[in-house]
Amino acid sequence: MALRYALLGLLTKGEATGYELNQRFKETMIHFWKAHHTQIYRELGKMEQEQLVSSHVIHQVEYPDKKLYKLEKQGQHLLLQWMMNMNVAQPTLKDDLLLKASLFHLIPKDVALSYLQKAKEQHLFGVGLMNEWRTTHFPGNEFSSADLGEYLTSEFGRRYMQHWIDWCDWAMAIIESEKNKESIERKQE
Amino acid sequence: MALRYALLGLLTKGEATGYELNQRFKETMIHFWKAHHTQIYRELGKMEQEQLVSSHVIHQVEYPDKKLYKLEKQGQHLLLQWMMNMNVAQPTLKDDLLLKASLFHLIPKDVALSYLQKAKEQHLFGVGLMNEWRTTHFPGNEFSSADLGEYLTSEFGRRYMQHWIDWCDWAMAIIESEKNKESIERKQE
DNA sequence: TACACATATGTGAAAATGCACATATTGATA
DNA sequence: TATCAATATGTGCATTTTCACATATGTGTA
Repeated sequence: MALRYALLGLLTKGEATGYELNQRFKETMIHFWKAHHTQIYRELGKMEQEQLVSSHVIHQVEYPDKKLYKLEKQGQHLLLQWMMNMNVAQPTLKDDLLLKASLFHLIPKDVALSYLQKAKEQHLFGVGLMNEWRTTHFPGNEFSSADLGEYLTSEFGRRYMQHWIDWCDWAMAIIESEKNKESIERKQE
Repeated sequence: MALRYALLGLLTKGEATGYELNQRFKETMIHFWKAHHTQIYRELGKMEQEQLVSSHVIHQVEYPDKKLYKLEKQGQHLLLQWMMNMNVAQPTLKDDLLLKASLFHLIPKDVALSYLQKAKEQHLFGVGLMNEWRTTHFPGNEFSSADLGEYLTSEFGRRYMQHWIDWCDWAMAIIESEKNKESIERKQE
């Protein structure tokens, strides 16, 4: 249900095609929302029927035609109503790696460690990308008033990844120390 | 698809009813997985058909009968296979509050601040609960080897909530300073 | 006395989501 | 020379997830 608010929200920054909206999703909303491109196209179609957005086709010679979507008054109204309604839906999260981590007692410690190492590297890479992104988009931590939200949530993403990295380090240290305990016990036998 | 691994994983700790599994979900997996109780019952039914788990009914006089589920060899095998397969699915996340936060430029700053204040309070409360839970389950940070996973992921949850609190503080400070800038601008006009 | 809550397990239907596939062209890489 | 990625928009189907509802009883609360 809230996917439409995400799309309407992106459209407040200007007209865009489904393809561009998908890209912006991946760029700026990846830390709190995921949507498959087929879902985005479908939702845009529905919203056009409900007259929340409108579109017109732009013919392209070298590439396929594209459909530029524009936020309509009704959509703007609906979005603002949602923003001003203080009800906040419960977040939903499914994290495969954390699920596996919760079951690390079932597998060899070295396998657990390699899961964590890999996760740490991915998040290290992510932090790097994010820092780059932020220095190009908000040089000197300056942002225009229309970018307030993006500024806040991109910092959330950066911190979230850093939190992951720190936790991976902590968890790997715990597992290493458990490994040591085991080898001491073996020696004493 | 991975819901079944979560359930199989919980069942490695002993037999349980669907009701209990739902409770354990809320207690220990809330920070990385959510499942509606109807989904849990349905998945258990499917897994029983596939002989991954088995059940027997326990008659109760004062309460409705309950069905105790037990992990079967095939289920154990499937779970371990999944644990040892290093493929990790992309996490999915939908966070209403962060979506709203990304659109804070659309609403008055005081409304934005009250969203953040509320979120901060909720996470403060959550950290408190988590600290209690951890001191009862892992007094002196001691844990049995079968609880390694739970020990690691509950710490993830604790840190995650702390990360939220810190971010809320940071974001509120940013918005306050933007408010001040505005009022200075108004005075200069 | 009425209502909510905990206990306990589900069904039917709708909505949301993901997967495989389809189309068409250019430019880059192996 | 062949394959892959980027551009651009979708359909059909299956799976996943949620929502409203149904059942039944004891206990605590307003």
